Amino acid sequence: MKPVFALVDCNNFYVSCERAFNPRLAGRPVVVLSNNDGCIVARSDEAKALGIAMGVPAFEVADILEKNNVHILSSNYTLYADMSDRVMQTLSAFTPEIEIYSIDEAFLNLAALSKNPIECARRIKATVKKWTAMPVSIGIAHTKTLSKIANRIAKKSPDAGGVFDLTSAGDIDALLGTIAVEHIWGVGIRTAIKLKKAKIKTALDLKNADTYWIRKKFGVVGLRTVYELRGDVCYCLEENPPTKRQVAVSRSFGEPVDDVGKLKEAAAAFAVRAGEKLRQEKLFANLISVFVTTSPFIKNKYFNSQTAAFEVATNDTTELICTACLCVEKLYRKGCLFKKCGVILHSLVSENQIQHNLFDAADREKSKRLMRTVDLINTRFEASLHWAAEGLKQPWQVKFKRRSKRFTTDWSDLLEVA
DNA sequence: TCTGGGGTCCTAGGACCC
DNA sequence: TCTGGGGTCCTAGGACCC
Repeated sequence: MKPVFALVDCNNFYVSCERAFNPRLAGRPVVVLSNNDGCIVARSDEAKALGIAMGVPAFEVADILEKNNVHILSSNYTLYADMSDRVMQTLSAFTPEIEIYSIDEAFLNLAALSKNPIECARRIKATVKKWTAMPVSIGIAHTKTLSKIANRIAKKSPDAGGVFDLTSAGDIDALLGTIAVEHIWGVGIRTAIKLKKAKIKTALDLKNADTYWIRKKFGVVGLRTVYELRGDVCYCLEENPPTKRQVAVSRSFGEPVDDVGKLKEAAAAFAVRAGEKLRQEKLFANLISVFVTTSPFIKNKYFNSQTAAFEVATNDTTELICTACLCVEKLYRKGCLFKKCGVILHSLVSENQIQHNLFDAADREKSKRLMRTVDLINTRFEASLHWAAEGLKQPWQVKFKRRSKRFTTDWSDLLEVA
């Protein structure tokens, strides 16, 4: 049976999360900002209509925001993650054939669920709205790439009502002719420029392109996109997420850092968080990379990274901190104003894949018990245990000046209705 | 003045082996 | 003096995604 992919995509996800708990935001232009209130990462339809682009620095559009009385919010990831869980759980109630693709998107296979996918999708859309207050759009097609396009049509076309089915659409080619190449899933800015130079401007052009030429110029990835546009499945539904290949924690600083001690504290704090993620996934790292960078927008920018190997793969926070700090010592450069730092753990393995060392001096059992206890306390009492290496005063901490409350994950932030 | 974060996959090229 | 060919593994960098 041919798969029938339904791509469910939350509309303006971060903004919709905020609106779910603040009805006064309905109908108003709203934007959500990235860390340190730097860039615009989500916009309501009203904000999009003002010409505010995705990803632009907030200061560049400051006057538009001001003039139009746009409601500006810092991002509130705790709230968004919890809302995402609720949406995904609702979708899972319809079918086990679901792939959670990102915080605000999921692919479903409707083939076995219903003979009438569009009616089914409308039911899903209504249920998600009712149970979670989240507006979604749904695109249906026989490949993932086409379902992305169907979703785009569902969002843009006023008479679609938020649901569009390409499998029952009459003239698919006519529709593909209206989609610019840069709006195809898998075609980024660089590929789009190259394609346009070759007079390939729409999804229809790409569908009919010469596969030999595509393979040569854009590799197998480009080729897959062409086949998917033709309706041949290259990307299946991935119901079980593959194990992570890397874990990264990086932040731009709220204030620039010029002191090696402070830089180490930041790296230590990121190593702590990376260790938590690693243990959540029950993984161990063979390698750690640390990078530091000044602002990329200044004249004498400086970027550097260091990679170190562990003797035995580890997820022990103490060990991660020590190695991260050694890396920072090698990376630090006097006189630089550092703006960002990050810790990346890679070459990850599960416990039974660890290559042990005959002369290993570490007490791995003790470390395991300690980490388990720390994690337990921090889950139970919300991050109450810290490592001294993280420092007490953290001037580099990310700043969120306009953050909404943790409505769904903190008792003291519970919404009150008067 | 102010510019996010966390991932994946693919490819080319070097090191190394027989 | 003249110095092959085929394979694997690893890594860095590019491109893309949300």
